[in-house]
Order: sequence, then structure tokens, then C-alpha cells
Amino acid sequence: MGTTQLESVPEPKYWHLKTVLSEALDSEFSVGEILPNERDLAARFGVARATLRQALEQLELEGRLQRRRGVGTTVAPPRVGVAVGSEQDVWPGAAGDAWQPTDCTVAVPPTSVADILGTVHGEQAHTVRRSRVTHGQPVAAELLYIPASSVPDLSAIDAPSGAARARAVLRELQRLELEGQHRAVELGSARADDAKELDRLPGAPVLVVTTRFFAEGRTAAVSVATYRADTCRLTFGDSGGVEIHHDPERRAS
Amino acid sequence: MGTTQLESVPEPKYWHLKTVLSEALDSEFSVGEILPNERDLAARFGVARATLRQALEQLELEGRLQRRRGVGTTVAPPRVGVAVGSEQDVWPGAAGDAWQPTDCTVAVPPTSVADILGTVHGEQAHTVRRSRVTHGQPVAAELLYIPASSVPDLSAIDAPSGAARARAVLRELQRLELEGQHRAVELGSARADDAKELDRLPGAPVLVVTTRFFAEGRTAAVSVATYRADTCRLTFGDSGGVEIHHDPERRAS
DNA sequence: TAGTGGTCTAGACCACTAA
DNA sequence: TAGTGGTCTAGACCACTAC
Repeated sequence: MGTTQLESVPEPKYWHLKTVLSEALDSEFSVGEILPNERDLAARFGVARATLRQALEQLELEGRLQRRRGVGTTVAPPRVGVAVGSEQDVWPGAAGDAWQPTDCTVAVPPTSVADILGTVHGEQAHTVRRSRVTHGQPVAAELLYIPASSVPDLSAIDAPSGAARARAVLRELQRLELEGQHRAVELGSARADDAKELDRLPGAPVLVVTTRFFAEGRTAAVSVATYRADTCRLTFGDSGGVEIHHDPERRAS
Repeated sequence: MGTTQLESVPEPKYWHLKTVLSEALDSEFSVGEILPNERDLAARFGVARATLRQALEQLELEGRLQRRRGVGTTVAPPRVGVAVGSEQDVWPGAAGDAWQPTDCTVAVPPTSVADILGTVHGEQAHTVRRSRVTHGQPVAAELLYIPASSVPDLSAIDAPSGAARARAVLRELQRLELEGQHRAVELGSARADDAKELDRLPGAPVLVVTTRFFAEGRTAAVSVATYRADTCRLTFGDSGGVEIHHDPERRAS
């Protein structure tokens, strides 16, 4: 250092700010620590609060910070690895899966889901709500759409809704032989209901995992799961028998 | 309670705006069409430009819009499905893979990669740059880190750098027997170099896919690929022999 | 050069949390 | 109630693109 940098392409202030803050997080803060409030930070760096917020938003997107209204901004722990693709294909609700069924209703799936499901638009489907919790924190909310044709023998189930019915529907689904599954991951923003369940504000960035379950030569069910993008790292696939331990360390000093 | 509940939780303006715009996109615009400019749109909806921009940012994040400085805002086509997890494990550079090697240098990997690789911090590794193009558009940029121990017989290769050397290094890597691989997906923001290659601004949201390749009982290589989050839907896994055709349709009228 | 989106400012008020 | 982050405004200027 010593000489001033000439900035042939001037970097935006918020970008430079993000870099500075990121380095400060590495060297001067530890996980869980509370940062100064936004007005103070902005003053300290000599920028408007909106500019400072632009930098904080990026850092939050990258999982480095956690901001809570009325509380403050804290240094986030490293993202948790969440297993999504298991080695063998299994139906939702199979023994030992990470999901907790909370409700089951009959509803018309969104057209995008109906397209994948291959059902007629406007046709109802069993809709199971499930949530996933890791280390005491909610990480994902799921809607599972099951057309009536996939669970023909539902007359024996008396619970009209709720977790009990959800479990019963899943049990019924498992009578089919699962032939395969297919997943897609994309970026989205949390709808109001999912946001509430994930303890975030509406519009928060989420990773949307859409899973198609194949049985009897067709799509027997579709799951749309939204994971908190700030706290989650989705993990897939086999490890070839080699043990995996993601680095628990990130700090330097 | 007999009275109607009028906004017990008032919706933010930008959120409502986003909903209105989203519906307008479905019904009144077609893919590629140019929207009115931000100043006009803001005036039309009676909000400040910053508020309007907040709504547009969300829609862009969801892949509904595409904004280009100096040009305008256009309606984005549906996201392209990009296959990431193939059914069988293969080494990078195997026949028929979707990547184009562009360069190969020797560099010190970032500490986060070194941790996964199990190498000493500061130790150099062969670093192969590759890019992935779909439908004429760049969708991903990758850095592949290969420790020297994974490619012992590199003396016969004369090209000091460039695409030729990259191909040679990959060819050498394929002499090892691949025992498995493991992937993780998380949200990130594009570094300056990746952003340039992806034709986006720095900080643009990307899906970061980290792949560990296992051979000889250890991690033989690590790939960090960044996919454009606005245009890509990452697809994984087997389809159970059932043909997959994602809905090409989204518009109504 | 005209028009676009990108950055930045200096305020204001609101919703939420915890003491 | 005091303090936090979230929303919103009405400007200004800059960087880039295409004509």
C-alpha cells in the first residue's frame, strides 16, 4: 500500500464497502457478535445509510450477516449443509426423513405444478404441508402435491385434515413403487406464508427445490420445497464412501 | 370481530407493486418485450423511482425480468434447465460434457477450497478455467482446482498455459479412477471476473455449485461453478426412465 | 447525443423488539 | 419507551448503449 490507487474503473462505493466489511468480519468479529447500528456504521464510513444498506444486503445474501428488525445486525454462523438428494430414491414420509408433516388439505395446485403433474388445470390435489428443522432452526417449508389418482384408497382415513391426515396420506402414497425422481433448484423469493414459517420477511431469497416423483410410468407427486438461502447450503449425491467434513473454520485471527 | 380486517399488517408498497407488475407481465406482455422506463413506470404507479426499483429487483431475482443498463428492461424468457448432476459420476472433461476449457494456470486456491481439498494453505494447485454456454448464452463459469498430487505425470505437457494445457491437465486427471462425487449448492454473488464472463454486473446473484471429486480415497479435485441465478434452473438426478418436458408455457392470453 | 438503468444522498416515518 | 432495521421520498449525477 502506500500509493493511492488511481481507479481507472471506479468501483461503486457499496462494493468497496462490502469488501472492507467482509474483511473486518473475518478479522475483528466472531460469530454472533452484534455490529454497530446502520446509522453509526454509515457515519463511520462517510456514506448515506442507503449505500451502507446496499453493502449489508449483499453480505446477508452471502450468508455472512443476519439482520433482525428491532434487534440489530449480527455475524452469521457458517451455512448449514442440508442433505437434499439422498443416495437412494425414497418417498416423502419414509422412515427417518427430515421432514415434519403439519397439515393436509385438498386444494388446486398452481398452474406451474399442474403442468408438471400432468393434471388438468383447476383439478384439486391432496396438498401436504411439511416443515424441516435443523439445529433448532427452521430451514425449509414444503408443499407436496399428490393427485387423487396416486392415493386411491383414501376412504379408510377419517381425519379430515391436520398432521394426522398428512401422515395417513403419505403412508398411502408409499404403497406405490417409486421408479425414480428428478430435482431442480432455482432462486426464488419467499411467499408470505413460507416467509412466516421460515422466520423471515416476505421476499427473502430462497432456494426452491422442485422434486418430481415417478411411479407407474407417470409423475405421481410433486414437491415444492423452499429453503432459506441465507442459512442453507444444499448438498447432493454420494460421497463415494469417503467421509465428508466441511470446514467448520472460517475465521483467521 | 364483525368488522372486516383492513390490512392488520399493511403490505409494503413495493411488494404490492411487484404483484401488480407480475400479473401484468403474465397477461399483457410477451417474452422479450420492452417495458416502459423506470421513471415513467414510477410516475404511472405514483411511487418514487427507488420504490419501483425495489419491485423490479425482486422480479429480476425471480427470473421474470432482465435489465440492461443503457438499453432498458425486458420480459425474460422462462429459465433454462441446466443439467448438473448426471446419472453416473464422471470426471470433468469427459467426452460430451457441456464445458469449454479456456485456460489453465498454477495458483493458490482460496482457503475455503484448500480446506476441502485437504491441502496446506498457501500450496499451489492447477487451476482450470472453464465456461458453459447454453442456447448461445453464457450460463456458468467454473474454476477447477487440481492439486499436483492428482496429476503426477505432467512433465510431458509442454503448453505453459491456455486452453491446450487445460485439456491436457484434464486428460491426465482422467487416468485416476473416480470413486464418487459430492455436490453442494448455495447462493452467492458474482465476483468481478465471473460477472464479466457471465455478462452481468459484479454482485449479481449466482448459484454456486461446489463439487468434490473423490479418487484414491481422498479428494482429488474440487470444482467451484457459478451459475447465473436469474436465467438458470439447475436440474439433478435420474428421471426413472420417464421423459421430462418442463412446461414451455407461462403466458395466459 | 439522448435515453436507459446504476449509484448515491439526506432526509422522513413506520414496524418491531427488548428493557 | 428507546433503539433497531424496513420502507419511502425526491431529488442528483454517473456509466453505458444505440442512434
